[in-house]
Amino acid sequence: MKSNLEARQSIPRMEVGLDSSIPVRVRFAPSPTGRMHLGSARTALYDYLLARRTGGKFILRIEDTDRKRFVEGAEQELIDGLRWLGLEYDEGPDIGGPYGPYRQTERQEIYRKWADELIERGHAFYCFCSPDRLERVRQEQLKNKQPVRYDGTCRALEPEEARRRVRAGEKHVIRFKMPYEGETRAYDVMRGEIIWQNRDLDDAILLKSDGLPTYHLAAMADDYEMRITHVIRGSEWLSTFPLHVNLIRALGWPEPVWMHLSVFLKPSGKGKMSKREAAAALNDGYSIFIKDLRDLGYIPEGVLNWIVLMGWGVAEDDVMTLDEMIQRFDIKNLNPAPAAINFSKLDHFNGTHIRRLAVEDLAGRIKPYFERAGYRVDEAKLLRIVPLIRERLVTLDDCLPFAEWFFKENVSPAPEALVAKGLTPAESAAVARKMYNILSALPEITHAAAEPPLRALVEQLGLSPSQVFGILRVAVTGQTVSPPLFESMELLPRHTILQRLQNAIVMLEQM
RNA sequence: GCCCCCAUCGUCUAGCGGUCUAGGACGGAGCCCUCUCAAGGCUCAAACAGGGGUUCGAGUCCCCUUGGGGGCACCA
Repeated sequence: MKSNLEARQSIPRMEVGLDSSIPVRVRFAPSPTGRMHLGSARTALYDYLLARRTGGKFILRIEDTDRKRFVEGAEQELIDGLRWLGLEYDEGPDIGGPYGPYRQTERQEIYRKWADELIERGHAFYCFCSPDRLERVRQEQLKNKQPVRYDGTCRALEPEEARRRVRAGEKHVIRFKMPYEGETRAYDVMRGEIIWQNRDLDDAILLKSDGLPTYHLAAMADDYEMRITHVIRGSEWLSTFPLHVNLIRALGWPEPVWMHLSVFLKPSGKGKMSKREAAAALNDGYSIFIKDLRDLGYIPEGVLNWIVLMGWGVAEDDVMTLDEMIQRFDIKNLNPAPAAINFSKLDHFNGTHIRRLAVEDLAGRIKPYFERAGYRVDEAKLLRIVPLIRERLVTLDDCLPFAEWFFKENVSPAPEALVAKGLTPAESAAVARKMYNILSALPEITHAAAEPPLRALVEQLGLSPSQVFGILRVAVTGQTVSPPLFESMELLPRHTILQRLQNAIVMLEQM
């Protein structure tokens, strides 16, 4: 038996057609059984990048052959997620294309045809074993510490007899006839050649008793029919990889270029992402689901930059737009090792991309937050607020705590917050009164007009700027944390500022 | 249990036999700036899992061990 080493050396590194002058056809093929999460988004992103980089086509195909696990609305969430991320596909169930339909349940004749073809060629067989019997065999094998595999009962049937039973209406499935001897070699661009001993492989079911295909048949047949050139999928498919290449070779189809992406691990790096872990993330204000991320105030630019780097390394300059990713993407740089999810890095990229947004753009994105909070938003004012809060936002919904007070009729500061550090309430009130006198003497409270005299006051009182301005900040904004004070006050009517300061003085005097 | 994949700072990674006293980013620590919070600038701590080979030379190639992950469905 040959070792992996010899085998690897005996096969030259395959030419995989990654030259950007060769347009690829890639597909993102999710099943509508759950929510769109980080893993699926990254796969779709890499598909998209490869397609755009090579001038090829990015296709969305819905793998809905599992009727039992079908989830209503899942397909829409998938589509919404792709659109939100900006991963526009060229062919898909809702937009059509030359190789449609793009939903597997609408392509059943195709699978039936190929399953028959496989039987015809002797690469598949009818199987009449009941789930019950299969389960008993499984238990027996487990008990005897034997590999768990189909025991070949129906594979031994005479083809004529099997055909007769099928015609008689007996319930059956179609299984792939995996070679008993020899080995199967397949090539993954990221991982190199992988070798399996055929005796370790199973006779997988290709067509279920309900007449629908399993993934193995459906995906391979569709990839062939849709002229897919590169298959990017999760590493959970590595174990059925030999089945897939054997199936393709049995039918004489051209083999696509394969790459199996690693899975995401939970933030600690210890163990895979689980339901429990997903719930924990949500508890911390994060999520592994694309739609949640959107609802949480993350922007596509940030999310994309974050996930593109989980499994793809760049030496420097890791802040990128989608277009820049297309320019720089190269599957040669993909990393096969599992990656731990790091949410603080998501925050970083999100904040960074928010800061890079043009004022009008950011204004348009945060406007709905104020409207949903019940405020009437003046466009011109919002445009002036944005530069003040832009570098403070990690997520879009941070705009509320920073700028909500701009839209409020009145603010209601906590009395204790009005008291400057190191001063008594009475002393603070006195300082506030002095500020009132200065500001009320100004015809207009602008940054330029207000700051010099107030600084002079700070100087004259022998206090620190933060003590004095702190009182003013809380009085005017109602909060201890706010955008820059003087710039902010410019956006408020003079009488509003004076009124709020007056209210603060009263509150301080009553303490 | 069986098959397969993976392995550089806490995390994401650069590295494709000598240029590595191992580079970047997030996070952390400190300093600067400063009206709060941020942003920004500077500095610091932090890694080649272990053991064998191959080679003049190994983070880089091979093997083993260990550790992590995936799969073993009429699910995808």
